[in-house]
Amino acid sequence: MIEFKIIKSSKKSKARLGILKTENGEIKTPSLVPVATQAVVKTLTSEEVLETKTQVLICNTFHLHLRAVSNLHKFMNWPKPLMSDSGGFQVFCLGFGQDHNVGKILKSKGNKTISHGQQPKSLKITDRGVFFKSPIDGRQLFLGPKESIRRQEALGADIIFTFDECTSSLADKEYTEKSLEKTHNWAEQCLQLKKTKQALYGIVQGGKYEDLRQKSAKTIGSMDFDGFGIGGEFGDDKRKLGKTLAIVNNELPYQKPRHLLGIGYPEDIKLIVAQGIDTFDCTVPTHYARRGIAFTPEGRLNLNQMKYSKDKKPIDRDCRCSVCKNYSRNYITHLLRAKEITALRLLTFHNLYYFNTLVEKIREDIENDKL
RNA sequence: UCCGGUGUAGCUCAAUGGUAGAGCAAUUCGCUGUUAACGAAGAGGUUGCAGGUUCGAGUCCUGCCACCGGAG
Repeated sequence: MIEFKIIKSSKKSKARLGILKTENGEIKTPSLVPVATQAVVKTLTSEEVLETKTQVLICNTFHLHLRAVSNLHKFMNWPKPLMSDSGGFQVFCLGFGQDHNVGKILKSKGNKTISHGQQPKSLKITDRGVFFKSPIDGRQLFLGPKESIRRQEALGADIIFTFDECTSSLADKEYTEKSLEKTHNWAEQCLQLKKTKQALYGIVQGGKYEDLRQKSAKTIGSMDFDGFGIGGEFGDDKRKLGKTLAIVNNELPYQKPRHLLGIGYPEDIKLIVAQGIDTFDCTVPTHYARRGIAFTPEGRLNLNQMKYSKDKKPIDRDCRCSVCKNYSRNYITHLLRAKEITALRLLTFHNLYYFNTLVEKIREDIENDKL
């Protein structure tokens, strides 16, 4: 059960300022949703995550399915709102994504394409669902709309998602179109199957094809979901992302919350908010932290680099997080070079705080008619 | 002083007398609903020094130097 209130709609853009109420508290939107795939923000405790201004986390049904986890809030000691992703992204990243060694956003041109009828090497996609091979023990494991919803009900997140197929950026139009029919069909089934009061978001797909995006948004948008996820790839440049979101959001019911799945870098956030996105999850702050990258107003700092080993400044002079207050760049560089895991903890903490502060400023910008 | 051993990339070590390699480190790059404290690439050499044997020497021979161990 959620309630979404739009407090203010921008006159300068399609941005909205809102409050998303759940049984576990409110989310001021727009909001970042940090990723806690395995019921943990990697390297941090839930108490530490609370200190990063994080309002809500997203866990993953596929990974937690493997571990037979349930009752997430209690399990991970997270008192605030939670989302759970359906496992649909794993259909891509453990399938064609792995086969072709590509992310969901295509960087290089001239690759092979995926056409209708093709199957990934290590999983099988059928009309009923997907056969996976467990990365833990190789055991075969099936996830379809029913299995995903049942698992997500057991996990008990406040907001859950329909089981979808996130298509590869290499998928051709026919493949994407057929996949979309399946995703729509699964969405309908998820809606029928859900028995709990959890909010269910339907996921819009369609890849880089604008007509398919519009069709998907119309279809999913007309179903009785509590909110909407927008998934898949959006082409390889930011203008395309903005345009796709414009097309999709134009079709979705205005009053319901919209979640953009798996975007973005700091430079993406203003753009997606200006297109009317209310929440968005992204691994970037936490993932890059574990690669030694700190985000700052000047851009990304690669603290692995020797040049920071004598730099006594904090990561970001203007950041008020406890890492920037107490530690210097050269300390973190030292920890990274010494392979001390605390480096990853400090960077994860800072990056989350930094991203959340960035989004907080964006909310203020909407409030003050600057965005 | 004598005897023995070892000297090859920054480090640890490979290389039947036939184009000197690997791992780690260092450097640079990549990462957008996390199989990810990951992955990729380039760079790095007068093989301790000086001679000799040989078509050809990291490898065999001689001398020297350095380090390690043992004896005194």
